Amino acid sequence: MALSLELITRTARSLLIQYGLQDVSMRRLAKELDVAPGALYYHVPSKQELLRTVAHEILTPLRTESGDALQLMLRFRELVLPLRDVGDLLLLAYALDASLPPAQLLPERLVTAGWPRDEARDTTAVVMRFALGAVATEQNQALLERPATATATATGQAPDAPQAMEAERIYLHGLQRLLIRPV
Amino acid sequence: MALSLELITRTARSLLIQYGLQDVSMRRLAKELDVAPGALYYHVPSKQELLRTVAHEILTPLRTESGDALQLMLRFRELVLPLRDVGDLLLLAYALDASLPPAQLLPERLVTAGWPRDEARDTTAVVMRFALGAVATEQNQALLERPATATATATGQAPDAPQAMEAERIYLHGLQRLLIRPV
DNA sequence: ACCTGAACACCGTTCAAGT
DNA sequence: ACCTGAACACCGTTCAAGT
Repeated sequence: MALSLELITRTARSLLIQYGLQDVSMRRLAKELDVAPGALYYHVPSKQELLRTVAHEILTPLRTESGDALQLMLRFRELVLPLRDVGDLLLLAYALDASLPPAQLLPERLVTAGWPRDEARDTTAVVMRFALGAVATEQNQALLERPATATATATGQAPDAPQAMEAERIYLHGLQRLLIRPV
Repeated sequence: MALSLELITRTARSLLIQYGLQDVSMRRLAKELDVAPGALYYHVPSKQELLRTVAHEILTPLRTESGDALQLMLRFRELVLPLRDVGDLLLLAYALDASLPPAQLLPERLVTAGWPRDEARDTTAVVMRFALGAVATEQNQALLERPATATATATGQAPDAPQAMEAERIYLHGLQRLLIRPV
């Protein structure tokens, strides 16, 4: 009872953060909310639409980010990386609408930095594709290396330094190459 | 009867080409082969492993490609794009091993073109992430725009020109930016 | 208006038992 | 060695019927 769109998306989001995308099912969500699975469909048209909404919400903090294009994209990675296996979801959400938060803001930042409008638009598309591919790759690798660590990272601090650092270096390298203003 | 690893992967691949990744399930595969679902697991350890093998096979034609890095990556897109919604699969296959056919060959091509070894290695990682992100985005968009066209494209020729051309332009643009040798 | 119960048409994987 | 039958533990979605 007391079900609502807002409650559903909030619960979906917390499931996503705690257990990863693979554990976000409509039935699991319904169980969490103590409700029959069908009840969700009174408030939400489909799972895909629900996840698109959640993806949007997760990325909204970027809208208040004030740095330049590079800083924006670094913040994007930081925001998304902790959400295990959410990369595929973002790929889908971006395909659904290309104005997903970082993409929405990039062109103006580039124009501010002196880019021509057309170049800024194309570069945004390129950078987004790279960033989504990079994050998805990185998350998939993390998921496949330590397969079922389940819940808490009880390993204290500084857990998976080597690959994460390598991945960060590659990410930064790609961004720098793409965000250098062409002559 | 007469089941084998080779027959299974071949059938999986033909299902993938005909109906897309969403229609490749172990049960569907078993039905196609006139066999109980469990029988597949005598030859294959898991669905994930099966799909990784299929992804590898699809990309092996690239190994005999003789062009430079840019031509190699253009061929990659051509090869993969007709297989609807296979982008996510490739992202996973690449995460499982980073020597997936185009990645395997890129470093030497770059070195041949005068790149330093270290730069070539990093650039390969960057280009792969971009290409995988780009293809996945493009396929997701195609899948979401005309949702259930099902089987044959009965629309004759020259079907979806506008977005496909835009996507190709962005892909090329990104590659050119990444494959220019830095000073 | 909002929700339940029950169904429909599926999944991946395991495993005793058969041949 | 290779496969079947049957089960386990799930899916997303729909929809009559209840309140």
